Amino acid sequence: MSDLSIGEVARRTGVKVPTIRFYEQIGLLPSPPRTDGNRRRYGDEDVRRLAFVRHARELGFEVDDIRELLTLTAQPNRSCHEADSIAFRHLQEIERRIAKLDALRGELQRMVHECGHGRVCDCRVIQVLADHAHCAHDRH
Amino acid sequence: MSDLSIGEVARRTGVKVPTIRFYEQIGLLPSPPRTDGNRRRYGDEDVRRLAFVRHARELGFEVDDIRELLTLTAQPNRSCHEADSIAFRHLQEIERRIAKLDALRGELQRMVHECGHGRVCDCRVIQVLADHAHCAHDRH
DNA sequence: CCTAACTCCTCTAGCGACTAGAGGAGCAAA
DNA sequence: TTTGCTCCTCTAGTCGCTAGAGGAGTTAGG
Repeated sequence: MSDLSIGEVARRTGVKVPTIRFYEQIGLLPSPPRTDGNRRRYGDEDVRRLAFVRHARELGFEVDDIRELLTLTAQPNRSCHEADSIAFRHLQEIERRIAKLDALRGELQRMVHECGHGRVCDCRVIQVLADHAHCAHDRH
Repeated sequence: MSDLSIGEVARRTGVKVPTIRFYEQIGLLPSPPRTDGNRRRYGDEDVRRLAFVRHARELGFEVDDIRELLTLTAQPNRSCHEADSIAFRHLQEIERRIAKLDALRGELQRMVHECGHGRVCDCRVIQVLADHAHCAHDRH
């Protein structure tokens, strides 16, 4: 009920002003009431919702997931199975990304390490890029 | 010199046809000559260049980096210092991303693990998202 | 009351690296 | 000649914002 400007909400949540407007536009936040001068006025509930969104984004959830999680929080007596499975799916996705980046890191380390720092024509970095066969493993 | 269609090049390199056209548009590949019927005709050198681009993309290099690496390969007698530093910079970036994802994974694992699979109002997943204070560490 | 500085408003366009689709033309085999 | 494939160009969409134009409301000081 604290009647906050968009800038104040931004300060409290750490979400930038244009991002807040963007979230309203894509329906993550409700359109708040306006003042006579057409400025948005927010309340505490908006701040909580936005903090939820921000935190979920920080944890890497996609907007569609967040939308679903938000509708779930509005139905506190339902089973939390759906929330779990969203989070679990996301965890698996993160693990896939980590695995992929780990493989890349190995390849890059080898590349950089083996470089004799001579001329381009002898450069291991360039060689590996030019010929997939130099690669330790296939990402098919 | 083998006079290949764009589809054949796509098959040989594993890069999709629209992507090849896109790479031409952004200047990663030269505009090839055309047949009377206005179709692109590629040679072996194009295939090698495209394979280089593809491999670099697979390793996560950005297009701007690839552009630079390609100009370096055209000057084989220069020092490969620049190629090294591009690769090293990229390696560091990958390591940053891995570190961040590792932190996320920890948070998500905790979240999913601690969930009692009851009702939404008791759901650990929702609680953690709603209140940053439940989080193990701050991403400031 | 006037002005400067600040915040806010809407709207459009850009980022990166593609991908999808419309609408049409060339080409090869039956 | 018809079928079916490949190719052409062009535009717009993806995701989650971010930047900027151009204008209006608000506030503090003189």
